[in-house]
Amino acid sequence: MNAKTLILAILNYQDASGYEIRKLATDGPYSYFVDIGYGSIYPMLAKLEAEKLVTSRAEQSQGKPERKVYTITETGRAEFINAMMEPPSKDVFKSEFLLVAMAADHTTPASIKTAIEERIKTIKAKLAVIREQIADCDHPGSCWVARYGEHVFQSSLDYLEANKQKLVKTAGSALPSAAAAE
Amino acid sequence: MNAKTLILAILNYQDASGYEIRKLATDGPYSYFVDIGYGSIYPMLAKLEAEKLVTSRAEQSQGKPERKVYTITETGRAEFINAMMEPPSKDVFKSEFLLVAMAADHTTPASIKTAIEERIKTIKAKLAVIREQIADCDHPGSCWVARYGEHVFQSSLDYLEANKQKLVKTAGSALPSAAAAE
DNA sequence: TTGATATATATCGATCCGATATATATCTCC
DNA sequence: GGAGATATATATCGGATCGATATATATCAA
Repeated sequence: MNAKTLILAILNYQDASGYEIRKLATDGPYSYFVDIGYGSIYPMLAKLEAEKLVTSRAEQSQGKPERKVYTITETGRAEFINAMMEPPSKDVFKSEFLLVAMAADHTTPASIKTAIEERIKTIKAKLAVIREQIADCDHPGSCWVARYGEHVFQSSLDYLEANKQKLVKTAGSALPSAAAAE
Repeated sequence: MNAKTLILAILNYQDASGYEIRKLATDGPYSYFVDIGYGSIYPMLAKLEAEKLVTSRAEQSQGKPERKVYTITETGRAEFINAMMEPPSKDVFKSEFLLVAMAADHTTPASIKTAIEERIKTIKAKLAVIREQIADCDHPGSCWVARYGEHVFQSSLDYLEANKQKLVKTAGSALPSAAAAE
């Protein structure tokens, strides 16, 4: 996921400050298939402004620090549409949880149990957010994606709840202490 | 996903060269929740050897270039077990496909159709690999994880096949050409 | 013998992430 | 009133990481 494309995509639908972009990409409608930090956002916004794909204006609001609000230009919009036509790059999925699960024999049952429970909690929280998005969803693409997310996260949750015990039981068998106990 | 932890995890179960580690993490049993390139592997192996968490030996095989095979040390094994006890860092999922899907109104139906079909193809290929792994699976953690993968990818595939047409139909509505046609 | 493919090690530059610094304003609790 | 927590907001640094590329050997097929 390319920072440039993501920022252009967000700005294509609404004006936003760097802070807002971060929030949209971390908690908002983009949050479950995108991730981006300030360390990518602010430098990229500066670069995009230099390339005239976006413009910025300062905006004072009472009670809050001054915001720098970015707007996409026509050139930026064309660039965004161009990027959407390209075949998307392959998905990235990285899960340290699954590595830990795979190596359950090298952990303690308690540690695995906690890891699974934490994961269940995280997925439930994500599902709640997604369902809110589905409830007040107008834009067809966003609805389609949100429903996709709901479907997959629900299925993930189902597996975890159904197979939690199975993994906990096998945990710890390869630990030095387990070998010593034999 | 931290390169160090991943490499130690792989070497914990088998000796391997940098090239093999890359293959295991890209095509093998780790492939659907991990990703790592040579640019991370070789420098990290050198660092791990300097820290005495792994050792290496040169190995000639007929018909192939010389391999540098790495073995985990006792210190390395302890470090790995330590890492497994830590609560795993949060999953990373990034999908340019879902961004494109969300912005379907800014693409052509043909382009969206291709993107979905490509994705279906990719998922089917991944499912085939996972099912092979499940078929000859002995290690309990690997089986659990593989079945998890199968479950989630299957559910992902189901959604795509059931909702493909719906998205294709809405595509292109926000394009300049669509506006001009009104 | 040319080219394609697979094996294998290695590095460079660009990008990206996590942590941190700085600053202002609001809200709550004591 | 003040202390502390929380939210808003911009910004940057260093380290981690990725993608692309270079180099080299060997096999196989056209």
